[in-house]
Parts: sequence; C-alpha cells; structure tokens
Amino acid sequence: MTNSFNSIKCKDITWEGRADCLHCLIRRHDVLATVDVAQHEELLRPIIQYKYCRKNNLYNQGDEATDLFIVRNGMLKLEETLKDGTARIVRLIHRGGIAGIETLLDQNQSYEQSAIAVHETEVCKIPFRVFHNLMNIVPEFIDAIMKQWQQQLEASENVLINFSTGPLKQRLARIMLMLVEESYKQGNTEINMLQIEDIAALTGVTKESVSRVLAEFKRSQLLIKISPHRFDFDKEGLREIADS
Amino acid sequence: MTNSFNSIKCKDITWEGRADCLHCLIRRHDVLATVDVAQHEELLRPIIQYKYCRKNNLYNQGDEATDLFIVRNGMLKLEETLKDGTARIVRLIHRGGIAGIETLLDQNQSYEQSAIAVHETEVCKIPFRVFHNLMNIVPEFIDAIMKQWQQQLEASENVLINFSTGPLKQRLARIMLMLVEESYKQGNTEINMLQIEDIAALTGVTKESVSRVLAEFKRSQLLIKISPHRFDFDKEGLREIADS
DNA sequence: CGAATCTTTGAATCCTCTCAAGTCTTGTGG
DNA sequence: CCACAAGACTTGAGAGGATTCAAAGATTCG
Repeated sequence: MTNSFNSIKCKDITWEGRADCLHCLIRRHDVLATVDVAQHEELLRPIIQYKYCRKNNLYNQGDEATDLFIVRNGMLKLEETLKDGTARIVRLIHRGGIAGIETLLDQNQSYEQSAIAVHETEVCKIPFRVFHNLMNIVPEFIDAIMKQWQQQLEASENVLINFSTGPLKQRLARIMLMLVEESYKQGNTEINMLQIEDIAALTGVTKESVSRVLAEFKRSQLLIKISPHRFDFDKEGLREIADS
Repeated sequence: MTNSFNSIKCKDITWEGRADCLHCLIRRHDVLATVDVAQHEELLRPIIQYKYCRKNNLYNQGDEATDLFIVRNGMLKLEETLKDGTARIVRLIHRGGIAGIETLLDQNQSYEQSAIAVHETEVCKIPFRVFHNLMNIVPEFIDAIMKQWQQQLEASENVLINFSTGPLKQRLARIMLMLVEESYKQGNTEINMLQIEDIAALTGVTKESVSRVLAEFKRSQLLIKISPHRFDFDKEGLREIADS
C-alpha cells in the first residue's frame, strides 16, 4: 500500500466527498470502531472527507470550534504560537487520532492550538454535535473517547520526554526513528522528512541548530537523500544515538 | 487558612482515617463534586485520607494499579525515570487533580509514572473499582472525568511550553510565578520552594544550572529567603523575566 | 525563468554541562 | 541534646553545545 497520492502535485485542501463509514477500511483504527455505522447512518451523514496538503491549516488557535477531525492517514501537528512569535508543537496526531478533542468539553468553544498538516493528510471532518450525539447514544463510544484522550496525553508526554530532553543529537535521532516507524505504517521504505522548522518547533531549538545536526547525520550516512523530503536511513545507527 | 500542619515535623505517610465525603469542604474542587455522596455513601466508604510528606511516593512507575488519588491540598509530581537514570517531571498535580488517571482504561493495569509529593500533600485514596462504579452509575461523573483528562493534558502542555521552552532564566521565573499562585491558593504570602532537583526535572536541565540561576534571582532580590524552603518574592520582577 | 521560501554554513557569542570541591541543612543515633 | 553522617545546595573553571546574525545555496511555485 504505497501512497499513490504522494506523487500527485498537492498544495491545497481537497474536498473528497461524504465519508463512506460503512466501507471505511481504517475505521477499526479510530474511535468510530465502537459505533454501528449502519444503524446510525443518518447521524453520520454530515461527515466529510478532506485531503490537506503539507502546510495547510485545519483550524487556528482560538478559532470557534465547530468540528473535530479524525486522521485517516498522514500526520498533523498541534502547534501553539508563543508570545515571542516562535511556535511549539505540543503533539503530533497520527492515523486514528483526533484533532480538536479539547472542544468536547462544554466550556471550550474554541480550539486551543492550531492544527496543521505536516505531511499530506486525509481526515474526516465531523461536526461537533455528531460526536455529542454518539456519546449519548453509544456507551462504548465514551470508552473510546477516553482512550483517545489518554493517547493524546501520551503523545504530549512523548514530545516532552523524547523530543525535548537531552542532547539535540539524541532528540533528532528519536524523531528520525519516529518517522521510520511512520513510513513502515504507510508502506514506504523511505522517510518522509519533516520541515526543518517543524523539527525545531518539536524540540524547542532554532532551525539552524537542527540543520547543523541533520547535516552531520547526512555526512555520516545515517540519512541518505533520495529525493526532496525523501531519505533512506540507517536505523541501527540512529537507534544507537537515540539510546546513548 | 494558613497550613498549620506545615510547622509540624513531617517525614512519612500518615493515615488520616476514612474520608468524610459528606462534610468535605474541598469536594467542590474535584470530580466527586458531581456525585451525590449521601446517596452513594456505601460505595464511597473505602475511600481513605492520607497525608504524604515531601518526597514520599504514592506509587512507582510500573506498579500494579489498584487506586487513584485525588489531591486535597499540596502538590504532586508525576515523574518518569529515563534510561540514563535522570528523571523528567511530565506534569504537576494540584488540588482537585487525580494521580493515576491512566489506569481508568481497561488495558492499563499499571501506573505510567511515579507519583511523589513535592510539598506536604493530603490525598484521598480511592480504589479503582469505586471509580468504575461511579462512572457506571453517575452520568455527570463521566463528564467530570473527561474534564479532568483535559486538565491533565493541559498540565503536560504547560510543562512543555512554559517550563521546557526558552532560556532557563525565563523558565525558572515562570516556575516561581506558578509557586506564587500556589501560595496564594494555600493562603500563604511566601513561596514554598521546590527542591532544586525537582526544578531541574521540570525544566530538563542539570541541578547546577538551576542553582546558578536561582542564586542570581536571590542576588537581585527577586527571591528573598525567609526560612528553609520559604521565600519572599518580587512578583513584578519575575513577571518581567518570564515574559521577556 | 524569477520570486519566494526553505535550507545550509560560518564565526562570534552566550549559555549550559561536567567534574570537582566546599558549604549548608537535615536526620539519626548515641 | 549534640555529633556525625547523609543529603541538598552552591560555586568555580574549562569544555562543549546552542544561539545569533549574516550570507549564500537549494527548492518550490507561479
């Protein structure tokens, strides 16, 4: 299953039509796995599928919240812009993850971070009230939501512990290994490289520092450029640095 | 309401008897606010109240999970020990917060971090199954749990954004301001200082670096030592550094 | 092709770490 | 209650790492 759509030119946001939950192959990965979609077809009708290309915003910090987004494939960043203008990624959202979960609480009427695609990413856009209805109707759905909340918590802890602690070399090796795992999941044999600035926002350092360390990785053949954004890698070598 | 028990010598864990939820003055601050305690007295009977003195562990990373803990007052750290032996605090738990929330998911039978008192801290120890029963019986309780999950998420984001990003001076000023707010809540006019090593684990730097910057704060009168662990502070000065 | 954006590299500065020693505080047992 | 031991905190000096500012290459988009 290589991502055929990676080769297609991609810049914007594409409307991919009403979601077909009944025949959705990846539903088992997300919270809707707990829902009998045939039974609730009516309720699920407003769900729309979109494709967001690299760098497109799903929503911005502070925007009024109307929808949640489930990631079908690709990767999102949840990013907070700090007072001094720099950005900090608080967590990454992978397949099955939800962007905007904080808006499920009644008191939150707006998004707390910006959600932006870091790779080409397909999502299902689900109106807020559909989620609320499902929570009222399907008991198992609540369990799935709690599980999702815990996963988001772990995703943030991951950024803190693995990407924001220790020498930069180590942190970047860990990020590369995360990208390796991600590429396996997508059926690729090469890394889909993040932008330098995203890596900087993930580690809390400057983009120059990131660039320097990655240059070192390339010189020592830990990363080998295949094409723009595409890299082959030395997993063992990266692992060694990550665990050092 | 100054903490009278701060003056009493305190080293260990004290059993304070069965919790009296019915007359509990701080219940409105936590998830049990949604529960009619008179109606569910039977179910709540196993709840025990404890006092943990500074540095005592409620549980350790990997321990089999049997109970959750609600903080009545004081402060806990949730700490992860990394491969190289250093510790990283992933979040702090204040009044009304829950330690061990991750164990509410069926698949988690053990705690993911260690929970340790950083100040003298009173907690209610609640068996796991009591929580589960309440979730089944009281619909509003589930809402409160979700809210709590979101608060834990925000507590982790706070460590990442405010305590692990930017120059160390700035981060330490922010931690001091957090302690200022904490002291207000407890009705004190002085900071209850964290241990240097805890501050280091919160910021991801060495204890020597923390000590040096705090020494600078003391020299410039941003912090003024009153007694061991107790400091007067210059809130405006700290604010200025925190926002610089 | 040209403009805008993203990435790389250099050199000087600043910050943080390491290792080491010394001081202060706290807890324990005589 | 005091003395000693253990733990916590401070300080110094040198090395190593990250930042800043600036400029030059790449890449992408129109």
